[in-house]
Amino acid sequence: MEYGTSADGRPDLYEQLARIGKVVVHPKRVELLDLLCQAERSVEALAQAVDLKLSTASAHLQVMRQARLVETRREGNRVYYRAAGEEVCRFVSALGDLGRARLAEIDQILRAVEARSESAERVTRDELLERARSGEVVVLDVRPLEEYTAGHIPGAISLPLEHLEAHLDDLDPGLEVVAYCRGPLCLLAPEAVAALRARGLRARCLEDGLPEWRQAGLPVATGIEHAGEASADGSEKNLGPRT
Amino acid sequence: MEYGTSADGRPDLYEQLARIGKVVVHPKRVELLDLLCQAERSVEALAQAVDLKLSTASAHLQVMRQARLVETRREGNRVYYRAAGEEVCRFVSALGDLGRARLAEIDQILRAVEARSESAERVTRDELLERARSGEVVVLDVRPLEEYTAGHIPGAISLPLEHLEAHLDDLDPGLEVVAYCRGPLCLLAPEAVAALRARGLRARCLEDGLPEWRQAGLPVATGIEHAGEASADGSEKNLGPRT
DNA sequence: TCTGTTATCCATAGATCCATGGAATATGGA
DNA sequence: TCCATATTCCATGGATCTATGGATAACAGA
Repeated sequence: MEYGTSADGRPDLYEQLARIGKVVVHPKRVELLDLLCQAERSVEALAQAVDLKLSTASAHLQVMRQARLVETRREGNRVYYRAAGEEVCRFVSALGDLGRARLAEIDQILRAVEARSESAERVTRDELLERARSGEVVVLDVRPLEEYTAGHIPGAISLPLEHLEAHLDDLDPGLEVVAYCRGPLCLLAPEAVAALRARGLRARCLEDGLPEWRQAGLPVATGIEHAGEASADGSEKNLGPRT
Repeated sequence: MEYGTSADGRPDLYEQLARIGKVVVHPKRVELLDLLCQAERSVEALAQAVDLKLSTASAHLQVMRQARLVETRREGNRVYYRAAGEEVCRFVSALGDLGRARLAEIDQILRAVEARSESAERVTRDELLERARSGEVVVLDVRPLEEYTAGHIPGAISLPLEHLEAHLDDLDPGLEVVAYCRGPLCLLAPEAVAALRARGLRARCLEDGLPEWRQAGLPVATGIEHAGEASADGSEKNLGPRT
């Protein structure tokens, strides 16, 4: 059946909204959109990140582009995709909120990881701003470096979860760690906190991720500021708060 | 291909979110969800409202139920569906916002109707509260009566768009009319304002609809308070502000 | 218990979606 | 110009979705 246009040939409102729905009906497309709300990426990087064949990922991206939820930028012979505006990120957040509120399955997944961090209270944004100012805490961005580069909490240190183990000794045991990631549905920060606490460090998660921080109108820094990863050559060991 | 579970048999987060996406991939389901954010309805009423065969509508409602976005209540031998909580309405709002922001086609549709009301500025919620208090305006709920009954702005008069023509003379020409409907994507209030202005009355739309009013935490009245429709027997002609 | 009403379930045929490999296109560098 | 890289386009087979009419189930009232 064809719903594209109403009797008078005018496109139907709900038909248009369903174009957006089409994007989020496929789990891989939801995952791609979530990634793109963090940082722009090339097609190849995206395909690898969500474990899809290149041509398949490209096809999904075309669907997203037709719904105008993503835009592209060409650099040399590669194409970078990005979320088409802040509204897209807000929509993804709303989808996540709805999922958490209504789908017990999602709550289960989150609870399982949360349990390993010994159900530590999360840190609110206000509390973080307060305590970071007075230098009591280290703020850790545990997302992949490219997402940190695209935007992070000012003063935060990049230490992707996959490199956390290797840099445990660089952290000052005297300071509490506050880790954050992509948002309420992202498992990176809870995993990091669980690992840190297992080593006896004081660590907690931020209440949610960078998108919410940005949406709250708080300042966001770009580029590389403090990369824990970079200390591989021993040149940067000071993972304390910025001075 | 099967994405339902990850390697360890755990259900995947994005697979779960896609269950919600599945609801809004079909235009009729979006329309049904939008209706259910206004008021609960029986299956038959829903099928009629969105112009679907009963069995088809029922099938769509099952999909929505499986995603747990709607809940049911049985009364006699009919089943009433309703949106499963405020989060659902917020999600529908977010979908609409995204559509308006990104899809030019939607903007076109809205602009076409808006143009007929001579692009009158919309009334903000704050302004309405201010002016309704001092009795300067009549607030008109132009949605179907059942939606008014399920929840409306306190003091508003129910005058469904389809009955507007028949009750034009009941309106006090000395007062400005503020009409509202389901929200930014609903055409009822703009249509009503266009009709009123064509008769020389002063009329404007509220900036958005009842769901946003409710989400803003403002008071909502239920039941029948002032029904313009009821004046068919001439018993209620006073469509002025409540005393 | 019987009947009429309302809603769900079911089988089916037609449409649409998806993953995939390989061809076609665009760009940069030799 | 020729080649290598990154991406898009395309044809295809298999899976999933949709609308529909009729059967079944739940319920109210006589």
